[in-house]
Amino acid sequence: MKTACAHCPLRCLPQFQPMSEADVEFMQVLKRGEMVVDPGTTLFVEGASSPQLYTVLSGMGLRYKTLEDGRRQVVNFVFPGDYLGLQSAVMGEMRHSIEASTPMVLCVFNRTDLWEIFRNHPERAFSLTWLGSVEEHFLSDALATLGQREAYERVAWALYRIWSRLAAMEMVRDGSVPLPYRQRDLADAVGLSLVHTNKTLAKLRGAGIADWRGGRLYVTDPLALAKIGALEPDHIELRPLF
Amino acid sequence: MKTACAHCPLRCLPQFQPMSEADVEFMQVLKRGEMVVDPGTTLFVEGASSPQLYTVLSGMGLRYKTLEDGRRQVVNFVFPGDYLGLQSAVMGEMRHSIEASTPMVLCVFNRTDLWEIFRNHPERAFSLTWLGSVEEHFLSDALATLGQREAYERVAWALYRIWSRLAAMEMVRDGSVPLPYRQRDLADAVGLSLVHTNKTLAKLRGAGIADWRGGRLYVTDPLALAKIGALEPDHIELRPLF
DNA sequence: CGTCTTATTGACATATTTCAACAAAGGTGG
DNA sequence: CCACCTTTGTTGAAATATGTCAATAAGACG
Repeated sequence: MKTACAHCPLRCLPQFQPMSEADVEFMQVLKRGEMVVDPGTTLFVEGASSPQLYTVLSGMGLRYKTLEDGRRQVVNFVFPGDYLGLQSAVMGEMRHSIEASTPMVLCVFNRTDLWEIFRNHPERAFSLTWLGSVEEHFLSDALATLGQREAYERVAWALYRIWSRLAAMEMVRDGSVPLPYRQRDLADAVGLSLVHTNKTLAKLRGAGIADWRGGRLYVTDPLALAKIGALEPDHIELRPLF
Repeated sequence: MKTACAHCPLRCLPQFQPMSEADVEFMQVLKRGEMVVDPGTTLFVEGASSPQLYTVLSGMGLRYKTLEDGRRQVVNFVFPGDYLGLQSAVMGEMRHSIEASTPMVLCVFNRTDLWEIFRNHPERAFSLTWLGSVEEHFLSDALATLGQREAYERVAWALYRIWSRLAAMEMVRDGSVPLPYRQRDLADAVGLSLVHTNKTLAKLRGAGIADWRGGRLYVTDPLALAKIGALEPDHIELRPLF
């Protein structure tokens, strides 16, 4: 095991709730190991159950659903600190797939320990429920964006969410954050065709607001981006890491 | 208090997980009362916190988000057996509003009892997390529908979800279920204009598949509807009532 | 250097929206 | 019970945002 929970690089970030020493120790006990995967690896398959849960230590990925005819909906982007597989642990199977877009390092937990958590660590259990609620909130936000807003707003919304999420992780360098996805991924996330997504990105670039190229997202005018894209003011909510 | 949990008309439905006598009793203890509301009543407001949680005994409603400029996304339809306000209880505030479309009867619970549940009734706490996961699953399904599918499929999807949900509640009479909403509500749910929603409904009616009029939804060809609308096979998942 | 994937751009096709007018249903007061 | 008014549903025509097709450019990679 490479990273001890006590030295977890994520926990100290302002985005995450502080944890007591006892909590850290408990987490350490539950952590079964660390897993490193290559880009393209599928971590969860829609419809399948998994004996493991993961927390993302580093790297990025995608959650998505596939339709019978091959169309794909990207449900969310996966970033460090995300908790993967809770749905499977609670409901018995995943309702979407998760795949790595970059090399990823994951902390591994056992699904069967979930019961132990609910039985003996109610505060941790509450945190997990919280994480579920956060995801639920995100999804309803996404739904409102796809359902009610036009292309320009949708793309701005997605870029802004990504930007502020990664900014909270202190990943901004020289006005840009890493964004190692393809335009196809963004298109499938906002429900637009690839071509139209590309043209909309060009429009944002032309307006001097945001520029995504070379695997990095440069946001030159964050306020303008927020104005166009934000559905609701950015709650920088303290989220539980676990 | 009118309805004792022991005689709850919902609990016996095949859709819900069986509960032990002890569980029923515990639920009864937590139930603070019953609330009856008129159509149009707003039960939760986006952004606000609420000291109460509800379970729907009867009646129907809507969950929705409002955008700055008045556009509205209907996030889900609310049916008997639904649990309302969990988000508020867990995250501190609701991220969408909920309003009654018909007269409704609600079982009232106290938000503060949530802690008690997590501390002393881990199985109930697990159930709540489950409910959150079910909602999350529904939302990602909705997202995929709005993001990837065209009008005809979207409307069929929505009608089919409603149909099978109400069918599980044993609310089918003469091939129809009550559907006391306006076309505007459906339009805002599937992300289409009112006019286009209307024309799409006419198309389904013309095809002899489904007919929504007079506050009732007649599904003449459920298999065809499922084929057009269903994203995934219908898991008639046993859900916890509480 | 070739080959594969990904990004970019223009022209055209079309699903969906918007506008507008009318019809039907439901509620209210006389 | 009728006349009136408001809300909700229905339909056609025109406007437009977005999708599709197709060709080229630009990177990535062995």
